[in-house]
Amino acid sequence: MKPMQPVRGTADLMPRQKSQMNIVLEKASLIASRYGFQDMETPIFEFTEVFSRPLGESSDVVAKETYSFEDRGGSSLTLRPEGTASVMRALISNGLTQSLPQKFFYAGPMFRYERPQKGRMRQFHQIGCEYIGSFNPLADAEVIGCAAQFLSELGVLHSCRLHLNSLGDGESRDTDRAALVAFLPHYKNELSSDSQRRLNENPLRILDSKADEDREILKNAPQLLAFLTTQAQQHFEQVTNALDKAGINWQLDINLVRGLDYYSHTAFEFITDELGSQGTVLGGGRYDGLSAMLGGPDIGAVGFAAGVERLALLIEQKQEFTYDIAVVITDDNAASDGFALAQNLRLQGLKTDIPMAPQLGKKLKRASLIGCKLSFIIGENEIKSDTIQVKVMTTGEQKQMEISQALSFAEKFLKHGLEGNLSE
RNA sequence: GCGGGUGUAGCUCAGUUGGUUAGAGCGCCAGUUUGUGGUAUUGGAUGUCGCCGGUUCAAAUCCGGUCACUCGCCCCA
Repeated sequence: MKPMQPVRGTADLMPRQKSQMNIVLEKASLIASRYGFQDMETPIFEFTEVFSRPLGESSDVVAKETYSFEDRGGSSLTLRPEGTASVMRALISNGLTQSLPQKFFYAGPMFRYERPQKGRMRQFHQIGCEYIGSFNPLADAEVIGCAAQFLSELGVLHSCRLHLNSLGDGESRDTDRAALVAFLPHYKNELSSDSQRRLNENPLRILDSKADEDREILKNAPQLLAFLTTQAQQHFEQVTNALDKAGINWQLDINLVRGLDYYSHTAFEFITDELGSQGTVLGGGRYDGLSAMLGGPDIGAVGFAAGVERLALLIEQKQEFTYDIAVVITDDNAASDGFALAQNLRLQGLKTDIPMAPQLGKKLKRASLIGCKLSFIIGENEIKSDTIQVKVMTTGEQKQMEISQALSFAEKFLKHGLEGNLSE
């Protein structure tokens, strides 16, 4: 074993980064609750079939990105590469198909074996909302609305564009695929090598190829929207009408398709151009087929997932950890009194530290280093007179006070900042 | 899985066409200040130059390999 370094694609979430992510997490949970999405959590691994069936054996996620292993009992298990399949499995396992609809919010780590890049890790974190048990287009709109408000309140919506497309229902998909399969082989030799491979595996995904030669050919290719059934068209229209009426901006992206097999109808992504090629910051869509693929009843569902690390990279706000008060103990004889004082302050709800250093000067230095606004200095002299020295760190002002007096001063000072007056 | 870039002190980075004891800023430690921090000033410590091998009288510098990070492709959050 050589390096004391984390496994490739994993990262320690040190306080600075973790606090940044907490902003995202807390905001997501808050906004989701306004839409009725209730917090829940599933295990981070499942039987492999939970993912391999619904996501599609040929999908990149299953084909080459999963962490799968056999446990000691011989079961094939997989670390979850995404949240939706697990949530649906949990709904079925818990017998909730009888009490629909259900609206869930979840957050937690996901695992994909990929080449790491900025905003792309092998262990990363997602938050997501799933609205399960409705075929109504308003459910799509509600999910998108929730996503938009979430991004907006994080302050990142302005730098994102909402891309929208309809994949249609099963019937639309079949006719479209047939048309595409009939069209593309004429150009087989001109397609990029990736797309030639996809021709057999998943022709729909050729649509969002970025290779120039493919784009040229696709200009004349049959388009998804043209093959939507009447019902699928109506569904899409009702979604977009609802978004328009609510003032949520979107743009049609006819090449937006989803890599996972269970998607149908609405597909959407919020894309930013501030993160290089990892621009998709939140994505989702309708997945009416998923429940049946897992052996459940025919249930309509729609949801989204967002990458916590990617969002954390976008938000500017930083929270520095600061203390309110340092209890500075000048000599060992005052140790227990100082400790009791600090403990009391913490019971009052004040963030308090006891600087540990060999000399008084070092203790005060430590106090200002970690951002204490006040120092309460206590030593033998103070104990004799039942007082402490209160020092305002920004100005250096200092005054001897009784402890109760010091407490009420601290309360006032921390609330009103510099208006607190020492000479009062 | 495929391509490009980078790896020098805790951090950000200099380091000439290969040349002797490898540098700066910030940070850290200590003194000026034995019951008073922040500012100032003086001094100090710190490196297997990512790792392994090769070329050479001589390698941080050139070559090969390897590991890590990073940017792109693929795909996605």
